[in-house]
Amino acid sequence: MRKVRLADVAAVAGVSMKTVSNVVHDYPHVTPEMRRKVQQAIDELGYKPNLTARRLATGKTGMIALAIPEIDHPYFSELSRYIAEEASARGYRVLVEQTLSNPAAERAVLNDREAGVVDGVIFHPVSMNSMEVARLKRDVPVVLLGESTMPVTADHVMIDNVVAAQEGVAHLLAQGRRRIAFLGVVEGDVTGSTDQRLLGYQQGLVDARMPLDPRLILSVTDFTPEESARAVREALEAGLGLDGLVCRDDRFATGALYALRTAGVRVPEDVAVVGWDDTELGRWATPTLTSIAPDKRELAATALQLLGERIDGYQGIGRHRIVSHSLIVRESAPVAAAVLSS
Amino acid sequence: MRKVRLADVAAVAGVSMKTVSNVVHDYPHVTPEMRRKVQQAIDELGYKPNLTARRLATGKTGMIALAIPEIDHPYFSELSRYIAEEASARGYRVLVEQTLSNPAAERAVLNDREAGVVDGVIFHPVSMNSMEVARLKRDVPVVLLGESTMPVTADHVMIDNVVAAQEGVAHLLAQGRRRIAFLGVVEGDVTGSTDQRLLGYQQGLVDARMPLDPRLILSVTDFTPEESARAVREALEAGLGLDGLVCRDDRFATGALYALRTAGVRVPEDVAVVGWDDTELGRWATPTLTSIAPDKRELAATALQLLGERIDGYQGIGRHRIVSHSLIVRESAPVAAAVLSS
DNA sequence: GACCGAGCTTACAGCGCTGTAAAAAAACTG
DNA sequence: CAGTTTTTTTACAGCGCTGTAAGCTCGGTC
Repeated sequence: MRKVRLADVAAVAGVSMKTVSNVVHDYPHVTPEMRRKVQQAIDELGYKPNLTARRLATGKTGMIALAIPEIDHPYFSELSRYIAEEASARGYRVLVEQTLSNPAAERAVLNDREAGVVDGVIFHPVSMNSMEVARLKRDVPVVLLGESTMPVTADHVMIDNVVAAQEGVAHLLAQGRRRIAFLGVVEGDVTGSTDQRLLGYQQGLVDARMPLDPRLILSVTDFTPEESARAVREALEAGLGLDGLVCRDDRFATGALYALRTAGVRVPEDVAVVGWDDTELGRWATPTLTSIAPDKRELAATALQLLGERIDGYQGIGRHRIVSHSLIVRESAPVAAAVLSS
Repeated sequence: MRKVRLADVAAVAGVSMKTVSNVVHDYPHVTPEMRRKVQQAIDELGYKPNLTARRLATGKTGMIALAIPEIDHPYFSELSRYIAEEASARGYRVLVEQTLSNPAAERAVLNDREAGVVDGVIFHPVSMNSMEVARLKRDVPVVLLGESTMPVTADHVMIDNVVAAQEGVAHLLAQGRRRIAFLGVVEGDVTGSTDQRLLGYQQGLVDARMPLDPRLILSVTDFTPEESARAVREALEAGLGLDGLVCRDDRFATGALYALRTAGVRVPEDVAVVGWDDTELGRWATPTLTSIAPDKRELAATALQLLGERIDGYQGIGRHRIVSHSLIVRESAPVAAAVLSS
């Protein structure tokens, strides 16, 4: 069966190509009879519009790229889901670009060697700060996710990390925790994301007039649970007397829970743990994980809204949107009453 | 800055469009001097080839679709990662199509209303059996994943579910488990995937001359951990005396671990649990989850290999590839020695 | 009955690139 | 050096669709 073209349908229906096109697009000013005739020809020939040709003619691709470090990181996979749903609702398809935190791959996202692939990009950079983004960004509309500081040429969506971290600390303090650690500062993380969370952690302690002990800031070399488990194990061995832990993300929290369990430390009795991102990993951890939950759906919707406006021609300065977050309280750091009753 | 076209570069370099195209594509028969001149014009103008136009001219899109039920299901997100990496290595980009197990969405994957979007599709159907796939499949090359029975018009990649389930059962039997349950049969699951695993479970018991107790086959109404937790809770209340559990996937196993823990049942001492898919969820569960692990990387590579051949014109009958799997032993169902020593 | 305007339909020139076939240039040959 | 072969470059017709502007119909007006 050879490819059926618009022209073929037009020939069979005995009308012009444009009329067929009008029927395909449900253009209002077409007489019912025409529409019927054309529709019949379409069905008969099994005509399917060629999207590539349409794109070339219109200049719109109907696709957006989602560039994230890892598809299978729980936070990103959950976020991807909402982005995909939101995009689909707005008539866009999603091209997933996995950067693996590789600077070259991230640069390629912005500095694309080719045009006409996508109408816009939603990008969560890791190895690139906002200056670099601004420098490299070319013609494609871009919305940034994550905690980089605000660039001028692109829009940006994030949660208020400082406040969120403060709330996490306050939650632990309210349970009477006094030796609260932060896990973890990641070597080579230049996005400022961890910085803001760390800042919020410190601010939370300062707000409560608690001392800051630099030994309670745990460092890790990468983003894996294995590495976070190592860091926690070492902290326990160092005898820091920690009784609370705020984690940079749920993966770290997961590794921490593992390290605590294998060391015979009870959670939450001995150490209460707060994660970040509210992923499935934490929802089913043992104990279930209290976690700072960005509103992922709102995040996705906002990102698509801003990107849509850019695609539709908005040219203004980079906008900055804060979406809401909440603290989901579960077993690993319950409210005070629950701890007392345990 | 207006769009720079091939013709613009040609004009500046003082050569034909085709020569510029040849330079862009590193076509060998171009004199160094020409190449230099053209390259300079390209750099000067900041020319970027328009992919859409190229696609229209060549008929190839360089994109494949990956149609899966849920992006954020751990198994699918991990699989997506490997597919994305493998695709990228072969010069393809991946368009993710989330069907949400919706029959209409799944049908749309095959029965695409539009042509020229992707060169091929990797599709993991859930609500559709192979007959329907065969009936709906049109022009696009398709490789199926998952456990549906073999269709004739599309290729198919899976693991040997029956054998894998038998191995899971054998592993539990080797530890002296005698009341082994299967979790769970999903209502409305028509893919045969669960059927094969259930069959393997039964075969494993029969092989060991163990009785089959239908009450040990636990049913669930959907694919969530919540639902599996409910099923396990009811099974415990029914006093079936179960001491082993083979789960249809890690998510079910996760829900099961939760239900067992909250019921005060020890894992693995009282009940040993085997999951399926070897996802991150299980790697960090408490206790860590023994799981049947499909070789996801091999799965991805095989699927892309077959799809690539189809795209390159292979027209033969549907091929059927079995990729390897293994049993990853962790705490939830350790080897016998480990149980004895506990 | 000539004229008008609203509503429909059509012709056709692109969109930016590549494949083909043919021309031009270069490299050999005897 | 004319004749031949090989290499390099060119012109141009598509790929299949849409936007534009122009053309056609037809009921309504005066």
